[in-house]
Amino acid sequence: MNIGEAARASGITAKMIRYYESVDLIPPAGRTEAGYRTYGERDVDTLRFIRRARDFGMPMDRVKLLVGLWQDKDRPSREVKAIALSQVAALEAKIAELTAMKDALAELARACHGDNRPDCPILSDLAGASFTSAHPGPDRRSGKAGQRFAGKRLA
Amino acid sequence: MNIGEAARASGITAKMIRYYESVDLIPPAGRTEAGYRTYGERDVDTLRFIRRARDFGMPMDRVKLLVGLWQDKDRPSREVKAIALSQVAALEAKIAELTAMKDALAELARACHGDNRPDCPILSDLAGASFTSAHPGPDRRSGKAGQRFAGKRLA
DNA sequence: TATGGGGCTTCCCACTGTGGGAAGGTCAAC
DNA sequence: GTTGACCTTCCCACAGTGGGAAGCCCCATA
Repeated sequence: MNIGEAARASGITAKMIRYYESVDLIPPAGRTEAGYRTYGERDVDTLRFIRRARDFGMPMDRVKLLVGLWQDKDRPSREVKAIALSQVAALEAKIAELTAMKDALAELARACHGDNRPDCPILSDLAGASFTSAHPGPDRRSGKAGQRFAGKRLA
Repeated sequence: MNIGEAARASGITAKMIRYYESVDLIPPAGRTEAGYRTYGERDVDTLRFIRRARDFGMPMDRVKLLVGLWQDKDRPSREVKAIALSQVAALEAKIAELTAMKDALAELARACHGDNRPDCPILSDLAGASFTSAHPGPDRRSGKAGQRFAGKRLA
């Protein structure tokens, strides 16, 4: 299988497969005489595994860990579960953060009559003029703490 | 006020203030003879406004819109509310996506006994061997649809 | 056998925001 | 006049992903 077929079979673009190789998430693929990368069923399985893990919002380093455990037939399920649970915790933290934002903003929007008049509590709040609703925000003062998470834009 | 004072007063780093200026989110600051940027109260207000808007997870382009409306004394509150509501929708979409991930992963973790034995449904599921739980994932096939959102990593 | 089209290779650039740092100018206090 | 804190610009990095160019390769068809 060349990279295009592996891409179609795994659901990961060829571009990304090369990238994953470059960051050592997957081992270097075999090459034909002409330098084309070659893949087997096992490689495609690994790629699919990676795609699923990424679908759970896992960042690369967590995925890497998990791939390692997956390939180790003797790993204790304890370790796998720990990774999964820390990802669940990261997701919960992110959800809580977004929910706080959403609630605060929805409340402001609710208070805005939304007609042709110019006055609007949304702008007043953002300007800090009347700091009513206590929206905390993502606390940009706190340092490197917290769980990793591969946040995807809603582009 | 020079940029350092403005940074402390607004809660935005000097680095970011320069960046905001470079991407035309804020107009070029005045300069002293020596080339130092100078800021007044109004500028700091604008920076604070931007910080709050970013705290609501708004991407730069949405913030830019909002800053424009904020500075226009005659804007209809309808427009402001529309922006706020579309941000609420973006947040809700993101929350729904993360919640689906979290639930699916939590369910897998629940099913994993998490001891010293190697077998683990989390890995089986990720490998696609037994595709039981219908976790959809962020649907990477769908194109450019959806709302923008300034997703922040949990780094 | 020649030619064309599609696939492969590597390499660079873009994006979002943010931070780090180097090299050099400035300002104020001592 | 020196020191240290501040400012300036410029480049680099990060995570992932996409876009694209330049050049080689493989296969089918004329």
